[in-house]
Amino acid sequence: MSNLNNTAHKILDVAELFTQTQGFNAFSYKDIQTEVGVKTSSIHYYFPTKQDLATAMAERYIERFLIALDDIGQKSKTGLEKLEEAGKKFVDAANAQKLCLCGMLTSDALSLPQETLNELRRFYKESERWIAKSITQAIKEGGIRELYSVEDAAAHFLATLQGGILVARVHKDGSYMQTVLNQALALLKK
Amino acid sequence: MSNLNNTAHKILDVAELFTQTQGFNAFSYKDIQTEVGVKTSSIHYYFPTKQDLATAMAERYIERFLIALDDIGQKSKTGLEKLEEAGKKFVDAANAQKLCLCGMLTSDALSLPQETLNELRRFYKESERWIAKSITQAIKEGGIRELYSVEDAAAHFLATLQGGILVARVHKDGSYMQTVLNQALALLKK
DNA sequence: GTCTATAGGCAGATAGAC
DNA sequence: GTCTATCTGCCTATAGAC
Repeated sequence: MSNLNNTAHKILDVAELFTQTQGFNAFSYKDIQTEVGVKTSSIHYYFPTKQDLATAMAERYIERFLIALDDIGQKSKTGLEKLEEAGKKFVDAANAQKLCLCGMLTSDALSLPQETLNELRRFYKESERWIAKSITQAIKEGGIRELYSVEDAAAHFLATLQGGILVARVHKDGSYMQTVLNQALALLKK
Repeated sequence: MSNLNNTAHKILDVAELFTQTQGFNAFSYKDIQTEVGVKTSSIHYYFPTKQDLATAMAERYIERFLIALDDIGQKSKTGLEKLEEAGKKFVDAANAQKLCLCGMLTSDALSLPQETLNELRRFYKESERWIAKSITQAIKEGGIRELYSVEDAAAHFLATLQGGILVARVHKDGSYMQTVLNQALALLKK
């Protein structure tokens, strides 16, 4: 994403927020124009079609997301703490009334080109890989009980985060996402 | 929903399928016209605004969903079997490339009127209540281990189903939703 | 790179005949 | 209840001046 200039990044910032809060089909180039202060034709200059915009958004988001996971991997000590930290990202997003960008794009999958779908698959694959690694570490440390399949547990954990952040939007309980995360971790613990 | 005639039901059938597969903002009255064979103006006769359509869709879906849960409650024997049966509904939907209607509408929450949001809250509340009841039964039967909070476990279980069915759309593994369900049940078991 | 201007089509919605 | 006809506005996208 280093090949994008300031304006392009601003456009992506706004498009990302719109997508996470409203959905990919619920905002227009004109909505971006209003927020960024640049005309729709200029937006088309950077992202010729809305599908191009989707792919660029996903690419940048995933890049940043994986860096954030890397940071957690280096700073946190135990495997369990790593999972807690990653989960916290989803709690923060839920508190901001946002969905995971990739989760939201997944719900709009039929509007997206193959390129974007490939990015989404990459997101899930890499995220599950990171979670599985953290679970494995936690098992060795004795924080998490022995599991039949670490890969399945990782897939399950990610699904729970995506579902939790989704449901949190309309749930009455304001701490719903935190509750779901705590429960997910509790079930894994010894 | 007994106050709706045949045409209204056909419209809701199509709108429901579009919503579950594409999202609420990804189809138009004209798309419904094409499928049902009735003009858009007639659709407006039954559902004056698209928001009215959303509420009617949600109401009918929830009504049927709760009846399905009731059926499971009467037919299945153990609490664990009830959870398996309910989960199976989500596996079937995932195999049909569909999301839960309420899950999809939740992702489009900002496009919806308060009425529809109230319906979504009802859906989650009633579903969690049913799940909690089944978990409680399963604990008594010895199929599920003692839990700190059955309500939290129920919220977590539902979030997992919603997340699983969402991610399943783009996941490479075709049996992904079944894997997530199995894992959710495995973590609850003794 | 950003703008004005505009194309061409589709969106949700309504009026009024039958 | 269903239709034809139509409104108004917004949508994505492009051409071409600066």
